[in-house]
Amino acid sequence: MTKPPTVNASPTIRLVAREAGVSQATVSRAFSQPDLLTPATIEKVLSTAKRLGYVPNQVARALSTGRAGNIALILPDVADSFFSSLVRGAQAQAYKRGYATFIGDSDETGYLEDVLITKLAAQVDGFVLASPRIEEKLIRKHVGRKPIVIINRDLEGIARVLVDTVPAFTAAVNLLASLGHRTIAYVGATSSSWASQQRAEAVAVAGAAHGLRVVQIAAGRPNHEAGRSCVDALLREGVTAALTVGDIVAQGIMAGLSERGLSVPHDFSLVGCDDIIASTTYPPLTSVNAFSALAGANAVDLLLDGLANPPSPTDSHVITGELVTRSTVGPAPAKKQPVQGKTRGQKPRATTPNPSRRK
Amino acid sequence: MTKPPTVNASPTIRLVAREAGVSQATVSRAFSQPDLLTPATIEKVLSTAKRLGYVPNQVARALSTGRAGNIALILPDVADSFFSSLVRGAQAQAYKRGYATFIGDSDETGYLEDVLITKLAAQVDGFVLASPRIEEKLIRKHVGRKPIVIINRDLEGIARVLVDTVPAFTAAVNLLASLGHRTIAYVGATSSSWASQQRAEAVAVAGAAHGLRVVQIAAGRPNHEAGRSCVDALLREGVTAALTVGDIVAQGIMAGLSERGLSVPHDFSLVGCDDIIASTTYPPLTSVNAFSALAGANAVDLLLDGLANPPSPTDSHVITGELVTRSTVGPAPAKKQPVQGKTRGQKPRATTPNPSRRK
DNA sequence: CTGAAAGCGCTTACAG
DNA sequence: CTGAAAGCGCTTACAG
Repeated sequence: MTKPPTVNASPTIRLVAREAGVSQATVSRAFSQPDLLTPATIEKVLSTAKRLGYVPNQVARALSTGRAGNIALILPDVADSFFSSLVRGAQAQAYKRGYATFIGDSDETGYLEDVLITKLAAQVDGFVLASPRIEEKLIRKHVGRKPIVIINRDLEGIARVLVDTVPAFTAAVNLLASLGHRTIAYVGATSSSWASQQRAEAVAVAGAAHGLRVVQIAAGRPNHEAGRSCVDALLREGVTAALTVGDIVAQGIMAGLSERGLSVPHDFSLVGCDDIIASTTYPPLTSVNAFSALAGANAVDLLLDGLANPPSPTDSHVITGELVTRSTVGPAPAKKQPVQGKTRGQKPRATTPNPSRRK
Repeated sequence: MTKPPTVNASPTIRLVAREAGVSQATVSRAFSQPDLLTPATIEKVLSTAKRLGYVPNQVARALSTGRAGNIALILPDVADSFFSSLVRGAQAQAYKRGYATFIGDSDETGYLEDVLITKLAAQVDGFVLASPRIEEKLIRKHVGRKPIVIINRDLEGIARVLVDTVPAFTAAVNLLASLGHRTIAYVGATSSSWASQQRAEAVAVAGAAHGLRVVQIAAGRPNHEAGRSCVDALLREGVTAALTVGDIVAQGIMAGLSERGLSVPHDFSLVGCDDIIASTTYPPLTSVNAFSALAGANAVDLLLDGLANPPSPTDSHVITGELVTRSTVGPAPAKKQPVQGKTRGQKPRATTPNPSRRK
């Protein structure tokens, strides 16, 4: 009821109607359903609207139609390049299709995801949830209220885009085996990450097929420090090649290796994933391209297509990751690293479970 | 008038009122001005609201109060780590203060900034514009309509947070001079970047004070490839140390140097800026911390403080960047690089003006 | 402390 | 093709 605190109140539909000598309905139609109007009328309305600087109030429109014209994108960490690239792809696509995008960074916590979804629900027509950590039950509750497309989590009956990195990780393991590596590791993130689990599994299966020993390491929040601090464990286990959940972890491992006077790929081979920073590391990292920007754009398309033609889809859209060869994979080193006879699959204690990255 | 396309319509205030046996006004007050109500009434309303899963409809609230409860953050490129980190800081702070955040990636174009601002205006209480490229006149037009805080652009009379990197760049040049470097370069971005211009100026002034020759290179969009492709120009000019607008450019220079068999800091010294990826490069990059997350959070605070206590501020809030020493600065190389006698300040033609980074 | 009612700026069946 | 009017779900002066 009070005037909005806007410095300069925007003109409303009423003013335009009065100035143009038509009804509010006509002004409204000139913007939303011009085909119902005479060209002359449209012209008259639009020109006076332009003169007055009138722009339809999206909030009023949303309340009236139940269509917000907005979507929200919830993700674990915008500062992670996989997600920032995904944001870019998603936001650009949403913009192209006339939608504005809310962003919610959950700081890797399922709880915040739930809160953000709840708070934004009334303002959006749907959600894209990238790598959601939230429990399945809660996701399904929200799916019952608003259209949702998830990325990189495989929940039956919910629309999702999945980046399938299994073939590429399998190819990477095959390559490593052919180069003589006998003990390899997968350095993953928290178990709540579907993508990380999928990759862990791919490495385990492909490794077994070649009779390799596969060490699984959980690095927690996937960042540089996590990679760096698992190097001791890797060496202790006699690992000569590692595949990681993301490039930044691989880069951290390179740093740790270098600190110990070991070089890549001479002493150790490395395969990352995401392929965003991979071409910028030194040496350039062999990595699995996970097409994050495309995944973001596809998720938005799926969501908006479902909005336009209900019912919303409930199937999965798969993008296949691709192994990109650069300079961090080489033959197994000739002289063996000291192996200390640990059994496979043990979680070495040198692992940093959840190193903080924030200032 | 038609039912919203929501799968499961949310309960409204009316239903809660009926169930709780109170008026709509009372339900409304229980959420927005509980101090006007009896504890017993509040309790009664809130419990039945909770039971029904009622959440106040932010859109209706916005239309009624003129307060959206949203802000928008417009920036040139979310995939640039400086900005993704800034987004993180800004979004977290907005969330803490009860605001939701729209994100708009302008793809480095002033035109899109203008479009995004115009479209979002009715849905937000204010804007944070990070490193806006849009022309000053247009910014001022928008400032007349909505509260705006800008980051890293110095426009008199508009609230802004400025990361002052002059002292740190000056310190870096002093350091380089003391280590015997005689020809240094500043590798910057487009001239529409205030931050880049500020740094260019700082290097020019500090360099002159030491009698150094300073080569200015415009690398266009600041990415890895931009850095890599200016290495020839750098070497041709006899440069032995470069300071860059951002870490990623410095990292690109390292890559280009390495391809030519040159090593950092032995053959060439490098100072980056932003300090986000700096600690992860190889070797770790000496860089100027630009406190991007803090800048984002401060801008949000300035904006929301101004909303709470008008009039909005019109002054500047300065954050001082800090030089962080790592491993990419060393003494000038003993044997000189071949210098080809170009005069200072020329823009070498090997520079890539605007290399594309997108797929 | 609580309620009835007007109004925020649109959209859209319903008439004409 | 165009208009009058109800309604979207809230908030908030105004009464009591």
